[in-house]
Amino acid sequence: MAAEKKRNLSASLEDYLEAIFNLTAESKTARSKDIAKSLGVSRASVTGALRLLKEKKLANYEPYGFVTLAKSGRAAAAEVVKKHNILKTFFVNVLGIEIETAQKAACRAEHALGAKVISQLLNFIEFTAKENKNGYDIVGKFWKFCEK
Amino acid sequence: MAAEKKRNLSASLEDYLEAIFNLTAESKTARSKDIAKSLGVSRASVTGALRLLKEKKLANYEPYGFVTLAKSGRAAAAEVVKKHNILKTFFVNVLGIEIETAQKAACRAEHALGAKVISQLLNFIEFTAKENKNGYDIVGKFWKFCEK
DNA sequence: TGACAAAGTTAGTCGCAACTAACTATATTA
DNA sequence: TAATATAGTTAGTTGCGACTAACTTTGTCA
Repeated sequence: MAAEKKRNLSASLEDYLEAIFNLTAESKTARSKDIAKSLGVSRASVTGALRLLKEKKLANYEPYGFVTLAKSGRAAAAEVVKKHNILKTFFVNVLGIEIETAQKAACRAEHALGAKVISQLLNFIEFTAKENKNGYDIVGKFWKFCEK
Repeated sequence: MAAEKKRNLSASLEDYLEAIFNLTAESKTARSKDIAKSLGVSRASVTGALRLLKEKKLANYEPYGFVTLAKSGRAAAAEVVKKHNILKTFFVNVLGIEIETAQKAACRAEHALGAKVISQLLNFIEFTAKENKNGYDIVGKFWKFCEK
């Protein structure tokens, strides 16, 4: 294999990457204070995490300076965000879980589930859509089934 | 509400409860050494965990003595085992994940997912079985869909 | 029954990820 | 431009959950 890409990122650091990714997408600059707020964590904790992310070459960061994601950090963050979205979509659109509950569950599970499970979940979502187009509404039937 | 039942057990302690539960079911006695082996952890770590479980009244334990689960510990363990089994079944029987991969994923996700998501997964498993009985093989169609 | 192996515990260490309190740098504005 | 508010950092602490090394208890068998 040319480049070994197995990162061993803690759930916590994945959360920081995800937060930076989302804040950057929203407002172009991820300020430390906003990261703290979005994760419900102290400013000091953010500083510590940023130093770690810099060490691991995942984020570009200088004290009192900008925070941006490095290339590998962006890739890792995108991976987490993708997992999050697939999980949330599956929970809401297939299982019929309430949005807030699904959001929280996705946040926790995104660190626990590997690529294979996630890709099968995505396949399943697409499968139900296709079946629906073909006139077989799996999700609708399932929800009806649950009412009993 | 008569009795508040929200336990805040760490993922780690849930793992210990689960291991004790399973070992007890298999061999009637859960020895410290076996707990260590089944979790891939040192004997010293097990001792520490057992002291915590005792403190929380989840396990009956005296140094150099037997380990059994207390009533509340047994309930908590059964909960975790149930989550584990539902997840594994869903991964294998619906998503078509390999058993070993599913096993590991279930181990990690069981601590992350709440009761609502788990119960909907169980419903979904039952739903596919019922549909299959009615002549509509959702899982078979899904697996075929994945081959493309 | 006494020696030895196996099981279990204790003590001490480490890394992670959070916290608070106090300090420093930056930005705003009067 | 100097005062002040805001943002960010540093230092030090805590709790958890793992580890190793060394010790104690228990059980076995010659």
